[in-house]
Amino acid sequence: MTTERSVPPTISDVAAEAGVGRSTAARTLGGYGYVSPEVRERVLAAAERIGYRTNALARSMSTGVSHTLGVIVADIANPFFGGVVRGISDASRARGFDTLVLSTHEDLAEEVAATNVLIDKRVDGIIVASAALDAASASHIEQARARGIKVVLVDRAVPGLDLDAVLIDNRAAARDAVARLIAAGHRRIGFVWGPPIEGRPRRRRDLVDGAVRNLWTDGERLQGYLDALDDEGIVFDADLVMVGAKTEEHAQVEVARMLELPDPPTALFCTENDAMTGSLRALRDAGLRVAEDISLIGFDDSSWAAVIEPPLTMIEQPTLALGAKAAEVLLAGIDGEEKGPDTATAFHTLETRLIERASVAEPPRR
Amino acid sequence: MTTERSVPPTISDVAAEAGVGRSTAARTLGGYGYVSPEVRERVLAAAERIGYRTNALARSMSTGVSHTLGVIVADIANPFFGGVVRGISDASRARGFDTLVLSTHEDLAEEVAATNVLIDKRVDGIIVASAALDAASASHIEQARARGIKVVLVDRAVPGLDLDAVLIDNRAAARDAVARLIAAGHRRIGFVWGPPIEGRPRRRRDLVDGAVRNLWTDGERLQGYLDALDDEGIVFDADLVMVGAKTEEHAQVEVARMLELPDPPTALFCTENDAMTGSLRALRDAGLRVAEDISLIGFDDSSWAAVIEPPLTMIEQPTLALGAKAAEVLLAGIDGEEKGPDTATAFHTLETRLIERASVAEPPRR
DNA sequence: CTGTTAGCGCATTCAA
DNA sequence: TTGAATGCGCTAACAG
Repeated sequence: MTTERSVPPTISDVAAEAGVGRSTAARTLGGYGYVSPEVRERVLAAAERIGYRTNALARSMSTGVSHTLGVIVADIANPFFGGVVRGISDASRARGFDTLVLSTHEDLAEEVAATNVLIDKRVDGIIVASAALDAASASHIEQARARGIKVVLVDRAVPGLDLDAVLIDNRAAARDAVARLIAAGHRRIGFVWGPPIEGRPRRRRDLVDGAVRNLWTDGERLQGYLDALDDEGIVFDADLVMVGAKTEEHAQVEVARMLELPDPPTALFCTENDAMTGSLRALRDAGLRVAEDISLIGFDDSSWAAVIEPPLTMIEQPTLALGAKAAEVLLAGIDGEEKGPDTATAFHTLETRLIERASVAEPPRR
Repeated sequence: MTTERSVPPTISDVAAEAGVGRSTAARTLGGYGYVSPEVRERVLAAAERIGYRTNALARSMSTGVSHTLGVIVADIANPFFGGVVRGISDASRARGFDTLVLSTHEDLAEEVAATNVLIDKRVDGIIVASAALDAASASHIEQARARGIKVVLVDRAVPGLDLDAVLIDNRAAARDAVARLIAAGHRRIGFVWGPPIEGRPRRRRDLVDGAVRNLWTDGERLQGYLDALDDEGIVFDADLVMVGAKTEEHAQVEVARMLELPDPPTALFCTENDAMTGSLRALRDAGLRVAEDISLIGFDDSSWAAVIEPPLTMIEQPTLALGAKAAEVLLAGIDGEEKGPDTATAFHTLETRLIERASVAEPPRR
C-alpha cells in the first residue's frame, strides 16, 4: 500500500505543500483568524492530499484546553453506571468533548489515584460518583478544583463539599416505595442491602450510622425506609435489616434468616439489583410465592423485572438523564469559567418513578 | 484556603524551589537519567512542597507516547460492552494506561468519527468492536494503523483485515446450544434476533446474507443455528427465523407470529438479552409455560436468568476476560513495536459456557 | 552526575 | 491578509 507509515504530517508539511507560511496554514486548519478564500482552499486541499490530522495534544498544550472530561465511577460494568456514563458520553460528545473513564471499585484510594491521573492529563472537568463520605476524605476533589478543574458530583453527594451534584432523591424514593408496601397492609417489612457491619446491631442509630458511613446512597435509602415506618407509627425492628457483605449470596442468606424469624417479614424492600435477585433465591428456597406470600419492591428497573412471574414493582432511576445532566452542568461550568464569576452551586434532583407491576399484594392472613 | 488557584507549578518552578537546574529536576521527576540521592531528595521535597504534578500532555508531546488507549464500542450502557470495557480498563490501568471510551450506537459513520478523535488525541492503541463488515468499509481502521496506532478487534472480526482479534466462537456456541435443544427432541426451533430485513425471505441464503451483512456476530450465530440443524438433517424453515427491527418489542411480535404458525416452534434460541425478554413476553401473552410447553436457551447470562421460574439455560460470555485479553494483546503489540518486527496477527478465541438450568425439556407431545 | 540547548506541533502576538 | 517569532511543559541529546 502507498499509505505513509512514517511520521504523521504536521502543519508545517501542509504549509510547504500549499506554498504558504506556517501560521497561514495553522489559521485555516485551526479555524481562527483571517485567511483569504483562495489561500484557504489551497491549504485545505494540501491538507487533504497529504492526509493531515491535527494533533490535539499539541493544540491542548498551547490552548490549555483538552476537550476531555474525566469520569470516575465505582464500576463501569454495573448497569447503573453504564447508563450514567452513556448519558455523559453522548451529551459531551455532542459538544466536542471526549471522556476518560476510570473505575475505582468503590475504593477511595483508587479514586484519589484516578483523580490524579485526570489532573495530570489535564482534563477540563471531572464527573465523579465519589466514595468519599465527607469533605475531610475528599481532599483530592478539592485538589482538582484548586487547579481550576471543574468538578460535579453524580449519584452521590459529599456532605460539606460545595459542589454541583446531580442526584435522585434516594430517601424520598425509598420512603415512597415502603409507604406503598405499608398501604397494602404490610407492617413487617425487610430492608435488603444494609450496612456492612459485623455482628447485629440492635439500635436504630447504629444501623443508620453504619449505612451512612459506608455509602451515601445506602444511608439515604435506609433513612427513607425509616421515614416511612415512622410516618405510620410502625415500630422499627433491627432484625428486619440486612447487615454484612453486599453481595447477592449474602442477601440470600440474610433474607433466609429473616424468613426464619418468629414474626417474619411479609414484604421486602430491595435497594439494589443483586439484593433483589438474592432475595428471590431465598424466597424460592423457602417455597414462598411472590405477592401471594410475600410482597416485593426493588430499586433499578430492568427489562427482566417485567418478564418475571409475577412482574416486579420497581423504582426506576433515570440513568441516562443523570449522566446527561451532569455533563450539561459541568460543561456550563467550564463555559462560565471564562465569563462570569462562579455561579452558585446546587443540587440537581432528577425524578425517579415507581413502576407498579404485580409483586405487591396484601399480606397473607395467617 | 491557602491553596493556589493560579497556574499549576511546572518543572521549572520545582527546579527553582530546589535550587537545581531544570533538567535535574526533570530527571528526578520523570524518573530517568542519573541524579544523586541527595539532590533527588531535595527535588522531591520541593515538588511536594509546591504541589507539583507532571503535565502528561507535555510529556506526551515530547515522547510521542500518551499512555492512553482508545476504546470504541456500540453502546457502553449495554451490559456486554460494560463488562468488556471494565476488563480493558482494569487490565490497562494496571499497566499505566487509561482509556478513552467512545460509543458509536452501532453506526459506522460515528465509528469513523470516533477513530479520528482517537487519532487526533494520539492514543497509543485502539480496541474496537467494529460495525465494519469488510475491509472495504474499514479504511478508518487502516488509517489508524498507517499512523502507527496498534489496533485490536474485540467481539467482532472484520473479514479481510489483518488484525489481532479477541473473540468468542459465536458459531460454535450457537451450534452447541441448538444441538442441546435438538438432543432434547426438538425439531421446530425458533431463532430469535434475526437479520433486519424487510419482508420475509424464504431462501436460507437470503437470511444468512442479511444477517452477515448487518452484524458479524449475528451472522455467525445464525450459521451456528443452521449448522446444528444440518447436523441432524432437520429441514430449515424460514418462518422460524425472526426478521426485522432488533428490539425487545419486535422480538415479542415475531415470536407471537411463530406461535401462530400451523406447526409452531417447540423451542426458541434467543441470541440476545432483549430477544429473550421479548420472547418471554410473547410466551406469557400466549399462556405458554417455559420448559413444559416450550424450551428456551439464551445468549449472555445474567443474574436474573437464574432466579426466573424456571431458571433459564444460558450461554455465558466471558466479558471481562474478553476485555482483559484484548488489552493484553494490544499492550503487547505496543511494547513489541519498539523491539521486534510485527508479530503475526491472530484470532484469540475465548471459551463460552452453556449454563444448563431448567428451561430445556422434551417437546410436549401433542 | 549536572546544566545547557534544542525541539515536539500548535496557537498567538506583532510586523509587514 | 500573511508570515516570522515566541512559548506551552516536558524529554532528550550533549557538553561540562
